[in-house]
Amino acid sequence: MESRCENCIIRQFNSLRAMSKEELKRVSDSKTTRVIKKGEPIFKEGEKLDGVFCVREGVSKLSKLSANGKDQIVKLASKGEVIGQRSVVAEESVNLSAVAVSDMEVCFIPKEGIVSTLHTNPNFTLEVLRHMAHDLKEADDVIVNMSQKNVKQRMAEAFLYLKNNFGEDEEGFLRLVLSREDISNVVGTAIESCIRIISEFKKKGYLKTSGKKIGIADEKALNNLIEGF
Amino acid sequence: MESRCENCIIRQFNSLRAMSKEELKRVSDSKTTRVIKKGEPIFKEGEKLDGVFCVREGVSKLSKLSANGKDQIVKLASKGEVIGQRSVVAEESVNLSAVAVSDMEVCFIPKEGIVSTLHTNPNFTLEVLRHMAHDLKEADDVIVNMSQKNVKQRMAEAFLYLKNNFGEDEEGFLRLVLSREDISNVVGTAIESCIRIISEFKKKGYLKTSGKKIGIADEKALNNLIEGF
DNA sequence: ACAGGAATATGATATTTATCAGGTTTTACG
DNA sequence: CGTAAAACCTGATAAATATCATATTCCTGT
Repeated sequence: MESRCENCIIRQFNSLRAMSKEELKRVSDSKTTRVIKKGEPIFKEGEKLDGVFCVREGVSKLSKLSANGKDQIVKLASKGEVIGQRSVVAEESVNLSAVAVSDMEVCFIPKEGIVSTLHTNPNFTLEVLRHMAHDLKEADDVIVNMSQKNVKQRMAEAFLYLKNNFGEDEEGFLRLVLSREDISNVVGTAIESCIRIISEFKKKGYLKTSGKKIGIADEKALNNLIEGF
Repeated sequence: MESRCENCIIRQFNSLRAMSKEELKRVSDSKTTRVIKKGEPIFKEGEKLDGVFCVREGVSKLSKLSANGKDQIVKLASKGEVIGQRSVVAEESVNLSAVAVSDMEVCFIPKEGIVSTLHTNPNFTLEVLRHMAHDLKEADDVIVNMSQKNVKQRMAEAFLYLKNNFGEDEEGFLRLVLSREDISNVVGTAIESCIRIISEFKKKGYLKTSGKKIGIADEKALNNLIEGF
């Protein structure tokens, strides 16, 4: 592994930036880099993790399987995010599965370096805490959306979320391409309903599509829909 | 305020137990105790908090108002829990409103004592972090339940949750008495649907009622329902 | 290039859930 | 104690959503 954490820009986006030089060196010496192909799992619900994964490239879905066989996507993690943190911090098995939704490159950081720094460097611990506080707020928002918005509104939100977090290509299509099934698992609805609503939005001129690619054609209309107009 | 944090048993249940004697003394000197009557607010969504609230007695609902005027209850906090922590840690305004659902006694702890300890005592910070990690896991579970279980299943879960977290009285009724409206706001459904399902569960012998009080009569049946049988 | 499978799409229908409209019971309080 | 308001309940209906069935299109591996 030639690349060192000390030189990794990704680090600026996550809690690792609060580590001291020495701590970072230790982490860098122990880390390993892995390439994960689209569709491959990083870890599965219920496993014990020996460390965390820092996303260098690509996007992972974090989801939870339910009794009826569907899985709900709780979060999409991309460049700069650290996944598996909650599990390592709480010393519990992971509550979510992580699967790559695009080709990925991640660094695996064994938990020892993380845990010892948590015990000794309050700046680092506080930084991790702040990130978790942010995640918790987002989770609260998702709960409220799930229970108070209808499927169309949640679909509209999902597309705006994808635009704001993963961007668009030159032609105005969402950069992150998800299958209809993944979209329905984000929104929490049946695949057929998801597809139907995409068709409807297309007819109304809110969206455009090209194969699997989806683009936002009328952001204002989507926003109005979310607000209930 | 005669009572001191150092002697408060409540402390054992939350992150304050990781504070040193001196830190705890500072907190105790700056804290104030407040009595909050059922129905009264502790804080409202969007406010800036100058500290956290440690629950000594009673239960508070943490909820978020949505565009359509309903509010979704995200969490019920009781004895020993610290509320407002997320906001203080992230240095953001609170994302939830807190209202007492029973008469309460809470200690208000100004944030200065908390924040300075967060910066200097990694054990305390880690303890807070662990609590937040736990809350985040619970929030993830709620998201999955919301999106994958139907209203009846969520109702059944809510009653079991109330039993497990707040207990039953001598006659087997749930100790925490919530209005039908509060129950519907926990479950994320219309009041009428909530009431209808309570009636149905009563007819089927899953629940018993006495005025506003609700008791679980057939826990196994409720569990089966949740599992989808 | 093409066969086969997966993903996408759409219609018909069933089920779930919300909404509206009216009741009854309980509670708060002058 | 009595009255008004709030909370609770029930029925009828409408709306939202899931499910089932069946095309169609797209992609993958040989």
